[in-house]
Amino acid sequence: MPRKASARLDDVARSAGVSLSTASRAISEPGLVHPDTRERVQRAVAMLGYVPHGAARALASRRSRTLGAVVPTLDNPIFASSTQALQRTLAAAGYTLLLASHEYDPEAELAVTRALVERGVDGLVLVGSDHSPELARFLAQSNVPFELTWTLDPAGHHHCVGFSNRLASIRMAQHLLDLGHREIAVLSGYTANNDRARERVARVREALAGRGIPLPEARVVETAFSVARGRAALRGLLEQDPKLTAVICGNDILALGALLECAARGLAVPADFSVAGFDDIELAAEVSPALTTVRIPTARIGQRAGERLLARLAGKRVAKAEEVPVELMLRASTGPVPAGAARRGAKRAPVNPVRTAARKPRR
Amino acid sequence: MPRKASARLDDVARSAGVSLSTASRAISEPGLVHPDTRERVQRAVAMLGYVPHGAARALASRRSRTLGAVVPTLDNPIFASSTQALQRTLAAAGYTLLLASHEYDPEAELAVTRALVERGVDGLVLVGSDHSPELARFLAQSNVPFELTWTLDPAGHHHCVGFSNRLASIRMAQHLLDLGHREIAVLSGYTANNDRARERVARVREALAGRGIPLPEARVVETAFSVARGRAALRGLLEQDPKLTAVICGNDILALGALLECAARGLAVPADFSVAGFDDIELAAEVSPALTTVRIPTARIGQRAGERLLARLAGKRVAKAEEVPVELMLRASTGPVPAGAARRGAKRAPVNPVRTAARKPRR
DNA sequence: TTGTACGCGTTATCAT
DNA sequence: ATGATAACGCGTACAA
Repeated sequence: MPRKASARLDDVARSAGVSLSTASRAISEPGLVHPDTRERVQRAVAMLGYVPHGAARALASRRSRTLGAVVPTLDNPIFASSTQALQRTLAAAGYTLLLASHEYDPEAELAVTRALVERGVDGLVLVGSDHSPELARFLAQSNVPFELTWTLDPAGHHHCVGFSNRLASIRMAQHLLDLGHREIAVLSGYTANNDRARERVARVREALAGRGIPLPEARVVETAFSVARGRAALRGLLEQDPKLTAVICGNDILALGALLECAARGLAVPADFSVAGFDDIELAAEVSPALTTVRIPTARIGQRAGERLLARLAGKRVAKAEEVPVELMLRASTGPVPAGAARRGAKRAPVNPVRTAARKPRR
Repeated sequence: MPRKASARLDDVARSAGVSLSTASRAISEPGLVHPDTRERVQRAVAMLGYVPHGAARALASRRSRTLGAVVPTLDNPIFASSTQALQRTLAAAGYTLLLASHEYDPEAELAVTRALVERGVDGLVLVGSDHSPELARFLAQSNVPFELTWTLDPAGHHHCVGFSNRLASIRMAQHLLDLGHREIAVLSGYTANNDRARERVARVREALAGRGIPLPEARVVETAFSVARGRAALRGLLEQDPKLTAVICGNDILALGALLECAARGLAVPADFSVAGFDDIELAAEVSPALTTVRIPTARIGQRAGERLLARLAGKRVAKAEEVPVELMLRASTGPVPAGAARRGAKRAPVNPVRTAARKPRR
């Protein structure tokens, strides 16, 4: 259904008694026209209810003042949050956000990305560094500037903004190890087509290995993002492996599930069992003060991606990779080593809390 | 930064040895060209990596195959969920979503809506029926078809898709009253510029009044959407009003906070105290089986809004208002009336459970 | 500071 | 079934 025949720029020009180009300038480059003229044009705009025609504008100027974002899904709060921040950043700069999601389907990702490029986005925000070769090729040839988010792009090929899973994992691992934990499991989201989830597991394993603690596959469980699934997953782990004394969760929804399973088993956290996790939306942390989390600045990632893209469009230079800081949040006081799920004999824990600038003093 | 000089339609035409118009048709109306010709064009498209220029297309065809959505924020999971469903629906139909949020600021809402209309959206999805007169005027004159979501538009002026707060409230109230509760409070999100929150409170009050139970202002607390705030709010209510035996929460984040406060006070739910709520994302319900909720089909709302808009654009008729069904979820078994926060003497509850198709048999 | 005139890449109309 | 050509509404050299 075509838009109603509404006022066009030449209507404005006529009504203001100026030429088309003057009217155009008065709107897009007000500084270049005489104040009186500008005012007459503005009055005409208001009178006629003139709304610029974006397509015509884009066609003539070869830019759409539109940026595209391709996310896996908004149903994951971390993407909702970063997308919200991105949208806010763009709106403040007079840009509009074109949004697409692909629900972790690489083919869909290519299709929706192509759709955004067809719509003439001036730039693109993508998630992760895991993309199909076809998509990579398409991006390369279409020549649209883009930012990868939620990754630091291990290959170092592209502009990106993310945080260090390595650092976060090391901090969590160090904390748990310092508390005396040796039997540690991992609860992860599905890792297929999801480099973020994969990275988290890999880095946690690395961090543990760095301290001589192996993380066998049997102690890593992948599950869907939901409280109930998280809970069920920990239940399975504990049944198969009663020696466990701690679990590291890929995100806070799963961590919440883990907490519930502990509660159901009468395991006090962290006295009997420790739960740590990547904290995306501060939900699990709000529920339990006994949780150790690495807080991820979700909004910051979206905001910076937008700002960086806008800067690049304006011809400014930006660092190719940008790391946003994470915070280790220790809410539990350190105490004796937990007995673990089996409630067996404990060793004493070294009193050696993790030190970090972000640490909340709470003793 | 203008897009790189890439292949245009006349490149394709030349490469395929046909005219511009044939190339155009081969792409947008394949049925109208000879199969051989069509194939030659398609080959040329693939060879050159041709991507149609949306702006030019929109300019010439007067439609952008783009729909706009204006939401308060994606940080509220209900809007993330409905937006996700909307996006999925549109993508399947070859449409793209332009997204804007305004964070409950009416001026921002007008500005971003205007931006979307400038970008030439073929239709618009808005949230609620609470909009500034300026926005109403703008919508009327701009002549873009739109759907209001999360409301049934009490005034009946506009196309809308939502659910009945009245029905949901009556069900919750009836359930609590049948359990014997008489001292009931309400936990709500902020109601300023938010007709949905306001409606929920009003309808709950109405439903209670319908059974002779008043809901004084002092028993309604408005707070920000967060677990911690919900918890603090219930704490405040209980301290000021120890006779309370139940609370109805505007959404499940607040309900989760309420559950935590109950736990902290040693109040068993629902034995000592009942918590009911509007359940948007099934979070609180996942955490506690003791919760009574009215489950709202968030995704359905976004999906239907998209489908309705697409249908209207295709010239089909749709009902002006569409009500999506809610489900009353009873997870708690009925038992003796709770003693309330003050743990004072209880009366017997009538054994008269709410009947509803959606009821989960669990006795 | 303002106006003229051309072009942006496609669709749609009208012939053929 | 295909081709020529006129819009579509605006930005922007370039000229004045």
